[in-house]
Amino acid sequence: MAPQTLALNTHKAGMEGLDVEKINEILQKASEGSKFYHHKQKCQKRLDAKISEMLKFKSALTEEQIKKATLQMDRLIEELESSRDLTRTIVHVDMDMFYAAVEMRDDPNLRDKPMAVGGTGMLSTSNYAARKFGVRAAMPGFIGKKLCPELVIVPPDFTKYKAASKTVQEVFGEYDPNFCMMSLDEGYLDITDYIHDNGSRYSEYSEDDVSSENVASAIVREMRAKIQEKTQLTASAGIAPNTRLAKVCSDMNKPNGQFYLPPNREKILEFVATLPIRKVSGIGNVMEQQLKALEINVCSDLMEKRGPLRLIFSDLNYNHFLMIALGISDTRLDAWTERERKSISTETTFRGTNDRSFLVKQTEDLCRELVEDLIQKDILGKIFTLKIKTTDFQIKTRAHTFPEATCSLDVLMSTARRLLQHEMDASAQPLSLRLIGVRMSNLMSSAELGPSRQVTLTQMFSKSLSRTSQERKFSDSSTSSDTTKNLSEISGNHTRNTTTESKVSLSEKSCSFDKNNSKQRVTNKNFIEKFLVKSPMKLKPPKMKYDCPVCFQEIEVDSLDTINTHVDKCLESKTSSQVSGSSPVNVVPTDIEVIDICESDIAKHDSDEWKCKGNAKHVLCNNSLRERELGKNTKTSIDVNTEKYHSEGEEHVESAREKQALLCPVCKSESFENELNLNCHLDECLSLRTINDIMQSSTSPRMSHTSNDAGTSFFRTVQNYSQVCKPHPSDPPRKKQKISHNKSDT
DNA sequence: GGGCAGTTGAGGC
DNA sequence: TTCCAGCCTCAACTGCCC
Ligand SMILES: Cc1cn([C@H]2C[C@H](O)[C@@H](COP(=O)(O)OP(=O)(O)OP(=O)(O)O)O2)c(=O)[nH]c1=O
Ligand SMILES: [Mg+2]
Repeated sequence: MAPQTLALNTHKAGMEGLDVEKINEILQKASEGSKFYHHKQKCQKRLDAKISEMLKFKSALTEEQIKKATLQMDRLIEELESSRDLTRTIVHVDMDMFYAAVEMRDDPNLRDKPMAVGGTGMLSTSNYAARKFGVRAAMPGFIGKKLCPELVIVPPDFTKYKAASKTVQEVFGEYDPNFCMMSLDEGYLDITDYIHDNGSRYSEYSEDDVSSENVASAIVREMRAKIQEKTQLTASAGIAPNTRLAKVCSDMNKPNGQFYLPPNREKILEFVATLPIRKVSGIGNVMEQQLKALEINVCSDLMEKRGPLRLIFSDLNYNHFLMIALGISDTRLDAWTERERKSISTETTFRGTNDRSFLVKQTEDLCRELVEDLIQKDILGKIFTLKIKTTDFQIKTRAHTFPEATCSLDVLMSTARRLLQHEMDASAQPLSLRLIGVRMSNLMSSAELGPSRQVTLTQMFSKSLSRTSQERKFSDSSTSSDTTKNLSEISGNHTRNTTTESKVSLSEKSCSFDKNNSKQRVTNKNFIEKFLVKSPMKLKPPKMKYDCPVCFQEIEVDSLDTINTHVDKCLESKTSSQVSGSSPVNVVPTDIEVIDICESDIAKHDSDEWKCKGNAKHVLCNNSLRERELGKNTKTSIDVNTEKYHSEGEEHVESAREKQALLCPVCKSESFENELNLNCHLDECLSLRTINDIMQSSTSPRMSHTSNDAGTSFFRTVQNYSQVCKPHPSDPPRKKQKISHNKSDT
């Protein structure tokens, strides 16, 4: 196998001057023959193939092509140079061996010993004594032990790390209120303004380059000293005119050191000239190998080989390469400071197994955790993704997009079950997994969803249709199913983290928790209730978008008739389409597929129930979190509270609907005083076969089967790209690169 | 052709 | 004796629909 596959990464701090040969031998021996090793081998082979394709492509390039591409790159360079900004002083601070340092601080016994934080499965980090043996982050504990038998492995304690991080952030805030944390242990600061306002305190000299260095360095030294004083932890820092350089610089004198790179073009180019490409954040193992194959080892090589690079890589990539070679990157942190979370997930690894019930249980537990997180953070998601890792380390993801954002446990759970089931069924051999994960993305806060924009069909059927959303808001807030009432009114003034989350959105609509978690029978009464009565729509008069409860298509409606007509048509077409079996729905076994339709695709529409129970859950979640901190049993409190709030919620729903006249969406001719009557009527109005059919036809997950085989390399068309790549604001220090070769180009 | 849904892969801490 | 995480972001790509 290529030496890079499992070999020790020596680009990280604390890896200098150790016996790499011996360490690699141990690593090799520890891994050989394992499934992990085989997987890595496969990956390496694929990469090797990709690289050899790339080299073949490169050797076919003509002098002419390269010359032209080089000239085009030169024009880009001019543009980049003209935009070079050397006016800011950016600092990157990175705590030294963070988790390990916290543990060592709290347990003096650990101080002189090689130690690591993590488990036998995986180490998160190690102290410098352990690094001397080659023990490092992302290394399994048992291998760490092989490298260093006396290694002490400490389990992580995130509460401590968060607390330490908070203290560090307080110090940061003194120097730049708009500092930007990239993780618990590192952040960027722009101290330009601080220097301007307070610089004189640090130096009596005038403002030439040398004194600038003195001032900035003195400030950062002071900041690091403050951090150490307050946390007993050391930090390293880099000072440079932009973020990428600052980041590289913070690694230069690690641990407990700092490095200053002056805002001077020549000095920067000098610095970059000998900088190994792997030191640059965003260049990882794969890109390093690709670039090395092109004889690019240090950043200045990127400049030298800019012609071929332009022809081989995507425009995003070669733009990025140029910026690295020139030592140019972001000088403003504004865009980074406002970053919002894009996904939330939880996953777990276990001994590989194909035990279906075990896998299903794991999935369900993960969903519970995820929902708890969502509720605690007061967010809903639109896309649910199931992640699985087979016992041979192949990772697969299966996603489902909901018509509306949700955080309902029922919905997530049934979706997860369905996706998992589908994979199990699709697998030739019994699906054997070692990891399952669940993720929600396309997030929005419950406030963003806007309570006034959610309305049930019940409400729609009533006269409220003609009211403006504002009127509805007012009037709704006077009912007991008040959707605008925020969480604190219901739960009391519970604490909420507002320091880092500027967006404070209290729960106006959340989800039902563990409601009818047991398998349930699907009756057409349920069906009507879930599909028709509680389906929400967006109120956007005069034309409104509305998700049809039958076909799930979004339809534009301007009157009740439009909807009824559409629903009629849908139901008719469903009835006439082929029907599989004729078993009455209410005796359909409690099969996952059946639950799916009614839960995952419809239950999310239970907006009224959500509001009430959602708030309740939110309350109990916060309670449970508090209890957890106090070391109490959380499960009990959840159960007790759920019960209580649940019933309250039901009452709200009832009272809110009591007086509304209802119209049958199928025959249109009847009106009913309450939902029960309507449902009874609809039982007859719709045939069981129809319902069954509808459910059957909407259960299979939508999947795109992409044959995205990264092993087949293609080459990009030689095109003229002259635009400067605008760095994505939400993607600060790193920029992923990928060869994008389109065969058609050659 | 643009936009959306879905999948995979690279990368970082 | 066995044994390789869990959280996150972004880019590239395919297929489908409008
Ligand atoms: C690299 C890495 C870090 N972490 C955690 C543990 C680290 O203490 C923390 C910060 O990461 P790093 O800053 O990369 O590492 P470090 O602080 O432990 O050591 P250094 O002195 O080189 O900065 O993030 C992981 O959980 N997994 C990883 O793969
Ligand atoms: Mg660190």
